[in-house]
This record gives sequence, C-alpha cells and structure tokens, in this order.
Amino acid sequence: MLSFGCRTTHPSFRKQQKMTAAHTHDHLTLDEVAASCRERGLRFTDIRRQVMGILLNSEKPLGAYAILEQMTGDGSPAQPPKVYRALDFLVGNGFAHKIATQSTFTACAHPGQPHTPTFLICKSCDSVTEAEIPSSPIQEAAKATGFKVEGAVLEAEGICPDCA
Amino acid sequence: MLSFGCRTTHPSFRKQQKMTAAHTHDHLTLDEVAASCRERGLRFTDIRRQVMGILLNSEKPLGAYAILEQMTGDGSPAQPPKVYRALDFLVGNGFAHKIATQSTFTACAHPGQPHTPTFLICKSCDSVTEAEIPSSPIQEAAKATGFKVEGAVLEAEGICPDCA
DNA sequence: CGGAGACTCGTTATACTATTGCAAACTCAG
DNA sequence: CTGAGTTTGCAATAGTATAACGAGTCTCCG
Ligand SMILES: [Zn+2]
Ligand SMILES: [Zn+2]
Ligand SMILES: [Zn+2]
Ligand SMILES: [Zn+2]
Repeated sequence: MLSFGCRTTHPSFRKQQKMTAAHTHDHLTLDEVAASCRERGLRFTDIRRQVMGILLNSEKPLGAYAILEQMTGDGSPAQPPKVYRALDFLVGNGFAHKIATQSTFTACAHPGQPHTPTFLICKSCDSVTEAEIPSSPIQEAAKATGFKVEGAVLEAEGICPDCA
Repeated sequence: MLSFGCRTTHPSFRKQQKMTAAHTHDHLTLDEVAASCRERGLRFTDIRRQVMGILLNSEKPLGAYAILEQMTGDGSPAQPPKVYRALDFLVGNGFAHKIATQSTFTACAHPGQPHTPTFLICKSCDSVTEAEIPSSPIQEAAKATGFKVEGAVLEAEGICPDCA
C-alpha cells in the first residue's frame, strides 16, 4: 500500500487530513523546509518561502501564473521571473516538483532523499497523487541500451479510486 | 537488447541507417501510414501527410513551430492551428508522440498497437530514443493505490551510450 | 439527386508558459 | 571594508498552444 506518506489532492484524503496541525506528514511545513535549507547552506529567502507556502497551501498543483496571482505584498503586480526563479530553486533542491504534462508545480510529498516521483493524475477530478516507485522501471529499460539515466519524469493519467 | 526496432536520433545509429530505402524499420514510411489510415477509416489529408513527412524526415524531435517553418507550399506563412491540428491527429492515432518535457513531437518508432513509449533523452547530444517497456511498472504502483492507469508519460534524461 | 451531420480547413486573434538581459541590492567570507 | 557571488527588480521578449467562427468537403442515407 502506497498511500501512507503520499501527498495527494484527493478530496476524501484531504478531508481526513484537513487542517490538523499534527498531521501524518502528507507534506512538509515551511519550518521544515527552512531547517533543511539551514542545514544545507541554502538561502530560504522571503520570495522562496512565499512560493513554497503557496504550494503547500494548495490542494492541487499550480501553474506559475496562478502562483504569481497569489504573490500579494507590494501591491504592484509581481513579475514572472520572480516566481520562476523561486520555482527553480525549490525544484532544484527537491522541495517541489514540476508536472511536465500540465506545466504545473507541486510541493514534494516525500522529502528527504532525492527521488523520482510518479504522479497519478485523475482525469475526472484533477487530483494528483505523488507515489513512489522504489526502483525505476526506466532504469532497466535504459540499462539494456547502455543509456545512463540521471533523471526521469513519470506521469500517469487515469481514474483515481474515488472516481472509479 | 532493445536497440532493434528503436527509432533513435543517435548520430551513429543514423549513420548505419542512412538513406537506405529498405532499412530495418527504424520507423514508418508515409505509404505505411496512409495504408494504416485507409484500413482504419481515417482521413490522411495533405496537411497531415505533410506534417508526418516532416517528422519522419527529422533526425530529432521537432517543436510545433519548427514544423510550421517547414510547411512550405502556398507562400503565405502557415498558421499554428494548422500544425497543431495535424499533430493532434497523428498523436491521437498513434503515428507520432509528444515529448512532454521538451514540448516536441516525433514519429512513432513502434507503430502497430497502442503503447506507452519511454523516451531516453541525451543531455549531451540531444538524441532521443524511443524504447519500449513491455508491462509498465507504473501499472503496479498504481494498482496498489487503486488508481486506474489509462495512459502514461515516461521520459528519462541522461547520457546515451555514444556520449558516455 | 439532395439534404443532414460530421469532419476538415483557413483565418484572426488571443491565452498561456517561460526566458533574456541588465543594473541594483544584498550576503558573506577574508 | 572589500570583492566575489548570489539574489532581486524590472522591462521586454520568446516560445507554446488554443478559442472562435465561418466556409468548404466528405459520407451516408432517403
Ligand atoms: Zn517528491
Ligand atoms: Zn478522481
Ligand atoms: Zn511509439
Ligand atoms: Zn548523446
């Protein structure tokens, strides 16, 4: 069973987790990200914190411009490079992922080690669940051809348990 | 060994296959696509044929606007919907694939049955190889969560054998 | 034949996603 | 303090994809 530890946007799942301060670690908190940055000598600036907060707060993955709209603050409309630079940092350091088929971003559900997430995207309710596949199948296929895999994108579209 | 039957943009591979009329089926021909459309009651129109031809002719995956540039003909510059509609048809019917991480398109290397291709993308030389994974392990991971997979995107970035 | 319905196409405009370039401000080690 | 490296503000631009609508075309059936 992979559901433990998965961050998901599922309505039913979110209901269970709803607004509990001490939840079952379906994702990080801002303080945990900050601590991780401190340990690793990374600068968790205001902008980055703000973008991370927006991602953590969102039930579903967000597009860069959707994040931009939530970047309140100075009144003047924020500029795209602002959010893209923050996203580069968060994705590059494993705090968030980009979902390539949607051009959206979401907070990582399995922080800690670097990993290759698998996203299960429901056509019906648009929920997205980050699952974890221990040893990538791609690795095997690639090995047969001599290709050296350094990173992979795995995204599946289908129907989630609740919609079925 | 997966190399047989794989369409690849590899320089060394292309060299072997170069310009031979009777090659080892590293990909389709336009006539084969036309025949397949006839069998299936699909309309292989001029525009679709033209786009398919451009994809088959290209060593590497192409962006929609790169295809557009090659759409010679009437003199007037072709419009985006023209190529996107043709690509929708080709991808929807399994004659081509979209590579999500690059927003590019490429002719299918394993035509016949519908399948879930795996793309191996070399960082160094930009070659792209379409590999085939028999039964997707994504399926297994998803089954554990009750998710019903209908389609998947598998793309790996790394170093190809020739660049290693 | 002739009309209905489905599909295809031309065209214009627009929406959405992402990057470049440069200068100013900040951070931190030496 | 000083200089190198990083982050930010800002303006412009590049790149990817779709909406909308009308006109044309094909196919099937009466
Ligand atoms: Zn993750
Ligand atoms: Zn669902
Ligand atoms: Zn294929
Ligand atoms: Zn290579």
